[in-house]
Amino acid sequence: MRLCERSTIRRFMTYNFNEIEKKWQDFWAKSQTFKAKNDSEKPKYYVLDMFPYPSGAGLHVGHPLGYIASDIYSRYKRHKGFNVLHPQGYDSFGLPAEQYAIQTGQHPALTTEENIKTYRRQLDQIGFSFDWSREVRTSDPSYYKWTQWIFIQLFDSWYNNTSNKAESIDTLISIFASEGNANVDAVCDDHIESFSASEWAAFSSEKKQEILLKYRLTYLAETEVNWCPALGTVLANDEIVNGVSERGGHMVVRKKMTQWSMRISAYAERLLHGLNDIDWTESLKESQRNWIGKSIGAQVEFKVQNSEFKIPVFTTRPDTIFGVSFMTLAPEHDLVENIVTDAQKLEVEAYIKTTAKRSERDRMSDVKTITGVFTGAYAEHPFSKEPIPIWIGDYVLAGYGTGAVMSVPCGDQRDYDFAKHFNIPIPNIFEGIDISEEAYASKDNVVISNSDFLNGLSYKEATKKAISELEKLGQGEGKINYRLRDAVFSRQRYWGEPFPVYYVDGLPQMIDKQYLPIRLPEVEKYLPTETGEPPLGRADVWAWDTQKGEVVKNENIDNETVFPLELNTMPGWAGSSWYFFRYMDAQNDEVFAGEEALEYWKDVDLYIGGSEHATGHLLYSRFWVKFMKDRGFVSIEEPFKKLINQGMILGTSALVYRVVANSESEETERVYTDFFVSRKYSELILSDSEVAKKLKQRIRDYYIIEKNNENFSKPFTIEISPLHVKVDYVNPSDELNIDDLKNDKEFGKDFRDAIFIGENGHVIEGDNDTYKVGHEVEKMSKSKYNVVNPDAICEQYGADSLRMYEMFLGPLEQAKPWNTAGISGVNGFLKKLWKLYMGDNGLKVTEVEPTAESLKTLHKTIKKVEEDIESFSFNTSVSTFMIAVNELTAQKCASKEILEPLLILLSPYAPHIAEELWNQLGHDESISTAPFPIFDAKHLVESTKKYPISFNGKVKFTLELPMDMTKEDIEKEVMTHEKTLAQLEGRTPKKVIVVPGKIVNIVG
RNA sequence: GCUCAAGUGGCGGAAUUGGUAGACGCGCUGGAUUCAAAAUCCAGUUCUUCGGAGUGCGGGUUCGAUUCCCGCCUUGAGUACCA
Repeated sequence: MRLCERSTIRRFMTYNFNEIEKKWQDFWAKSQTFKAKNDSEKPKYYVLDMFPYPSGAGLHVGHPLGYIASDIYSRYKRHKGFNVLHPQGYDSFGLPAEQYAIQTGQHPALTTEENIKTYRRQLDQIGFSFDWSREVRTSDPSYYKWTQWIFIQLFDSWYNNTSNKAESIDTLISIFASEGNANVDAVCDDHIESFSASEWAAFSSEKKQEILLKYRLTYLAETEVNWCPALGTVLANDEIVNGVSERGGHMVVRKKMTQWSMRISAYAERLLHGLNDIDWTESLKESQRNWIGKSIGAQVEFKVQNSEFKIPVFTTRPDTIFGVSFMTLAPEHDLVENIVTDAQKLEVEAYIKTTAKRSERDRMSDVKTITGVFTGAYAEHPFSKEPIPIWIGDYVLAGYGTGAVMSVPCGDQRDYDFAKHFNIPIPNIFEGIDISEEAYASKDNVVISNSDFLNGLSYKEATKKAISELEKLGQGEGKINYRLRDAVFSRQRYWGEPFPVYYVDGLPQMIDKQYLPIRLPEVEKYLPTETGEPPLGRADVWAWDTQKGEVVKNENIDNETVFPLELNTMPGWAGSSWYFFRYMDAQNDEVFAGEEALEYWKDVDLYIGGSEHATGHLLYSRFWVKFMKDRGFVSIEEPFKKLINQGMILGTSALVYRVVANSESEETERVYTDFFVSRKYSELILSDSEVAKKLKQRIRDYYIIEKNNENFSKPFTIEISPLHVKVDYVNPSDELNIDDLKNDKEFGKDFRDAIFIGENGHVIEGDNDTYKVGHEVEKMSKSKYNVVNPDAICEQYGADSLRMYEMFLGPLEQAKPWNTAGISGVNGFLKKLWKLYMGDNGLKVTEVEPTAESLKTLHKTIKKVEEDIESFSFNTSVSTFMIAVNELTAQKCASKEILEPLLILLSPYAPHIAEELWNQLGHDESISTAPFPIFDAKHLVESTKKYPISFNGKVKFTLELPMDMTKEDIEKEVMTHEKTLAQLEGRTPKKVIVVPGKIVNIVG
């Protein structure tokens, strides 16, 4: 079957990329070339991109970098005979659409839809081989139906430490019914009362629900959250950067609120352990390890003297227990008010007040200031029974460990500084170590002394011994602590997944699966209500009718059969934590993905995306997948086998140099003049040069004579103020298009009176001189005016050039600057390639036998390109192609045997031109599944080698010798050569190193 | 502070079981073609006092180091009173 009309040759005599690319994009769409089947004889391969949030600004050239890399890999795998799943979709719930809705009143669904259209058009024009039939959108009810379903499953589960997995809540209920909770080892809230089977049976239904909530994997609890007043919502820990919100940089405060939380802490150990089995970069794994923050140590209980109170502390150094000279509690610690003595009460209260006033941010940024106060109370050392003063200090965090520390000043720098500051003794328990200047925090070379039964032991031995002795006393045990906290899952926003939850007597109830999805209600405004409820509080139709099984008007709420619905929505990471499963079976209406599809595709073989998701999305996804495995919904433990972070593409900003006049009179005045100097002068005029003097005179003349501005008659100095201008107005030679700049809608008026002084020092009028801009490499962003739009690049150079150039810029994982000027290189390469196949009279390729030289070129290209793709070194492949085309052109190669396989090699990188030439060569079907050429080493065999002959390691000349020459013969040949004799000038070399096939080195 | 990356021409970068540093491309210079421009083609392009020197700096191992080892410096990213 002929799938595509062969092009009329005449039209394509020259490389017309716009026409070619449009043609093949249409062809791929029409023939569904990249549609993946869920059953196939071929082995599966799943390549995934982190799906984008469709923002209103559209794509810039930095966004598709990862998509191009994954597309090359996908196309390569198809050539290699794999059934490839390469889908794309949109993470379409999120703050920007909602903020826009708040400002304009436009429904976020509408703006999201529009933005997606732009994204789709931009993605299509780059020629990606996505299977769009599997597209997902997290904001689509048919998708979030299953996000809600997973939430219900989490609610219906608890974590059993004994079986080390999540189980249905029913198993917990039956344990309670048969034996109470005494023997249950679960990950749950602290301080759960213990009860027997008969007590459980006697509990009211409400009481049972309250207890179960403390065990569920998603639970409702009053927690201290990060509240962001400006955004009107809570934020997760990973959404806060340097104490302010990641989005917008707004202030964040601590606040107690009733919120849904995810018991991710149950999975801390498995999340940590699983990192060993996946192929991610070490730095990414390291971030996750730090975030999970496992510390091994002991929990130790200190009795408070003259009271029944006990202070539990967590320490990683139980071996230093005899070095304790004081204890420190966090100011927020519950015990503080109970133990403080009357004498110290006022001072302690005052201190707590001042620390509470300090925001989280102040406390974080101000690490140097040591503050604290003595409580007046003493604890008792578990072994020596000596009294230990109890202090409070804000260097101890309420949220970590137990909120209290046993302070060992000789072994911890913070304790040391605190002790020095308050004149607390610093006992030394390390043999032969000087602690007069600072604490000795290392665990190496430790010999414990002054420590009773621990004397003479190393860190390891002492730790073991101390724990076992504490256990004997009943005052401690070995313990592992994690930094990872449970994740808050409620957001006070509109544009997110609604919870499938209604409330009976204040207790949450799940809506039955058959009624999902629970769709977002309509609201008048997207702001919180006047009473501070989330935006869903504005909905009129937001109540659950348990009889009808539908959402009804709020006025029907009777708390008998109709109940209020949850007003919070889910956070951004809800939908992205499982989307990779949905792609496997995107249309399924019965389950989140069918069993067969899940079994076939299993996991993501290659995942490419940005490193900013290191501790958010990538951790939550792993958590959900482990949970889903525990409950038998999926069979995999880790979702992403191999992961690569693409580096950021930086923008090259364009700068113009405005001249600033500083008056030299007493009241220094800064005047931004209308003069702009070209790049060359931006540095020259800073010195007290002739140029500067001339320019000063010119400015003086202009303002005094033409503008009648007498201020410039006073003496002044000049300096330069760089100013960003849009890179669109700069050509590849850095020349500024002044007319376009002056006509710019946004800031053209700022330049209306501008006087530009060109590279040759002339005031620019017409084309008498050119103005060159300066550069700065920085993040690509709208505010820096350095955003390069891929639409313009595709228009001017074509998608194939864009794809190849993005790869050519440098290693995938490194950050690198974009410079549009460089694209002419790959564009020129594609033109040259085209000419290799097409001449003035049409197709040049013939059945002629290839030369040995051409075969060598082809096969070394096959080898290199294959190695490069396998190791994700796409940048070096592009050079390899350039070299191959340069060589084949020089060889005047026209042989189909060479040029046909070359197209397959190139097709993952430049699919449009490859398809077109493939078609011209007489193929009726797409190149996309043509088998990858097979490398044959026999074409690379050489008979001679040009030996570099070096003297003391420096190469002086080369000598061509047969490959099969022996070491002895090579030495003889080299040593008698006239150039060797000339180099030696009669000296006798000490030594001659001959490495056959590599090098000869003469020493002496 | 800690952790992880990375430092090579004017620029992006290439080369590591240790073996001709600067591939490929941009830019630049000169030339051809053209009425001219664009496009295309050809030649050159690390520095140099023409001896040499040279991969952030200082040492070391080696016949030989961008590559391995030790000690520094710089830049970037992440993280941070985590007991």
